[in-house]
Amino acid sequence: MADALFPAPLNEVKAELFKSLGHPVRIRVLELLSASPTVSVAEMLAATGLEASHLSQHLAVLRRQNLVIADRRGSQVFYTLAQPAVADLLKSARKLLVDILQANQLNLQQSVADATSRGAE
Amino acid sequence: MADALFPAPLNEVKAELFKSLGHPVRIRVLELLSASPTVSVAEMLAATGLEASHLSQHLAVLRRQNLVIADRRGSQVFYTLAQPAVADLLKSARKLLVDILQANQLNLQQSVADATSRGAE
DNA sequence: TTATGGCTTGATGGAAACATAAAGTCATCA
DNA sequence: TGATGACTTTATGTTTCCATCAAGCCATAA
Repeated sequence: MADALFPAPLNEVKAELFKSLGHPVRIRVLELLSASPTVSVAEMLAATGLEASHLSQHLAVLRRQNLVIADRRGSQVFYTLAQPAVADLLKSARKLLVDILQANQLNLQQSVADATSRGAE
Repeated sequence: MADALFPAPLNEVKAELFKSLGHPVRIRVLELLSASPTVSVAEMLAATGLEASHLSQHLAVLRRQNLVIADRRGSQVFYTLAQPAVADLLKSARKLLVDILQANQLNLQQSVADATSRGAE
């Protein structure tokens, strides 16, 4: 498709990728798919408690970005991650969040220590 | 259950992180900071050609998310990545994009091959 | 003190994303 | 065949994001 043949500047492609990950429902779906390789829409509905059309909208976003693959078997639809690297990216994000949280806690402790050592304000 | 491993609140935090990366200008800034540890606003303006206020808005987003740190020295402001893991995340995203592009090209080739082998339509 | 340079913040109209509901598709069952 | 179940797509009002411009710091120079 034209998307693949005429890619936008790399920064925009990358931004689009991140944008497509910028919603809690879509993160949840990708986490489910990271935990078990194939998940049906019915299972996702059960796991998330969402309304079908709502979930489906978000699945469409992930499909358009080629992050997941849909496979219809009979009347059910099964999803898988299009690439293992999707799970790696989520893992990378998780690590970053941990690092940020730790740094913030250290900063907080440091601020308290500083304030204490020169008399609280 | 996946619930225990990936609690819902964390998904929202993660989504916020990705959302903050979902803009070409912010990606560009983070890549500049990945390439050289400290970059002044003046240098970013030169590198991007943006209007000062526009860049500043995006820097504010990155600061709020604790992805970058601002350090004022005299009248200039210097930025650094708040965590090395930010650069790792970008690298991870780059790899994913490459994988996706390669998969799409393979699919395209396969489609062409299939069509050819049964007579083009 | 006023002025200037370097950035940030606030305000605003327009574009994109979101949640919900209605309608549509496709496969299976009666 | 018609009906039902499992999803997806379309349509909608609402919220959020974005680019632009005006105004507001803060530090240095005059």
